[in-house]
Amino acid sequence: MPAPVSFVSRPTGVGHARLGQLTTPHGTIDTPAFMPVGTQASVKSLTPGDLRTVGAQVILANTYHLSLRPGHDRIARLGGLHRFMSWDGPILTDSGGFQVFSLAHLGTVDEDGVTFASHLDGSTQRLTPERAVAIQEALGSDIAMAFDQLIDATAPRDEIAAAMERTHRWAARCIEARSRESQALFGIVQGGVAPELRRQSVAAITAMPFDGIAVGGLSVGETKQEMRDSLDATADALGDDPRVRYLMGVGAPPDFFTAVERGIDLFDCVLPTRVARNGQFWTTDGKLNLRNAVHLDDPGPTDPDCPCETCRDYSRAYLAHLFRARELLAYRLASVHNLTYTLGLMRSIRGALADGSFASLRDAVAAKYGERRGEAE
RNA sequence: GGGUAGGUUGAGCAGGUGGUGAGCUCCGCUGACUGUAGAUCAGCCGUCUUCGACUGUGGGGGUUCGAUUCCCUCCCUGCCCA
Repeated sequence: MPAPVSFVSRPTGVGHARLGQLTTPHGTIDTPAFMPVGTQASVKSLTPGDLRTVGAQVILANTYHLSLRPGHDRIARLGGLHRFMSWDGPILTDSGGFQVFSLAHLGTVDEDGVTFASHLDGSTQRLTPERAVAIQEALGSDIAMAFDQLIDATAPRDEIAAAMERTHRWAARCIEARSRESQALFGIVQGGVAPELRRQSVAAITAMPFDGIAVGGLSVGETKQEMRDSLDATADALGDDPRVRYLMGVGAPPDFFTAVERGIDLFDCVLPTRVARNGQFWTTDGKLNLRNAVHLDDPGPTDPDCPCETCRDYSRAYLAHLFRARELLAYRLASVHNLTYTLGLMRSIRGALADGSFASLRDAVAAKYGERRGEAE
């Protein structure tokens, strides 16, 4: 039986950064890569054709949301998630672990799993490692994620350690529960922002036969320095582990560089699409909010250097109008642009790793997307 | 011309029948957003020296210690009649 995914990579001489290719049953992904988030089997406002056009090679969908609506069994009956949403590229499904965190006030965690009230209708729902794996197998994603427990990084250390250890036990149960050889399963490292906990977690997760290693529990309110320290500890602990490395929930443009030079190969984040719907455009010159009055009479493109449909065909004035009028086209054009930018940035990062210009690209992006006061190095 | 109902901060309103009208919703301005309960949320939105102060209820006048309120007059708007 062939492995569900294969990952080949080579070092670049830039810190722990690697260049690689992740091959899945639905296609190959050049890494470092960014995965647009399509929680409910839709990257909001975009068609699969749009996703191809903006350069997406893989997308993310969500176990929790799709199990509640329309139901994973229904999706399975309809031929699986790829056919259901008409995306024939690779799909990674998140396990629902993040919802245990973001919807924590709706539920309670015990050793076996999580019980919570559906955010849709209040009905009681139960998620366990076994059920998270079963749902993801029904969805038929290329890559499934282990069911983990995130926790607030500011929580007491013993609580963070307890959540981490539970995550390890749940990881082992996910391995046991898997029944489909054609679907990859990634384990998730936790441990808050304590480097020694991160090292423990890496040791525990890498000891299991996962197809990839994810780093979870970051970009949830910790400082940039804490994220860097956590990633340093993670990279040290991972050593020469050959598996693909996925930093969950990141990021903003400067974050990609921080993580890539610490060995990360995969990213996902709602940020480019969410901020797009709120009027924020990412450009080679930094952030731009097209709701701002200053753009109302500007006939120029959002980013003259951007090849996307939005920048090619529509002015800042028009986009500013669309946002004020709350026209649906605003959300699509903004999402097309921000994903074009983000995926283009990943392509530039790969190019820079290949030709030795990574540091200058990193510094150029950092200069345009300055980190917040108090979080700079 | 007569009658009638009104005139409150950009718009639409609430309130107020002698003692504190800056309250709401839009619109507008700005910010936030990191494994999506998010086409969302937050702050501001009369002026100023902004933990407060001042001004403000169509204009003018009167009564009163005090008027958005009572009286007179004028202007404007809707409706009805002529």
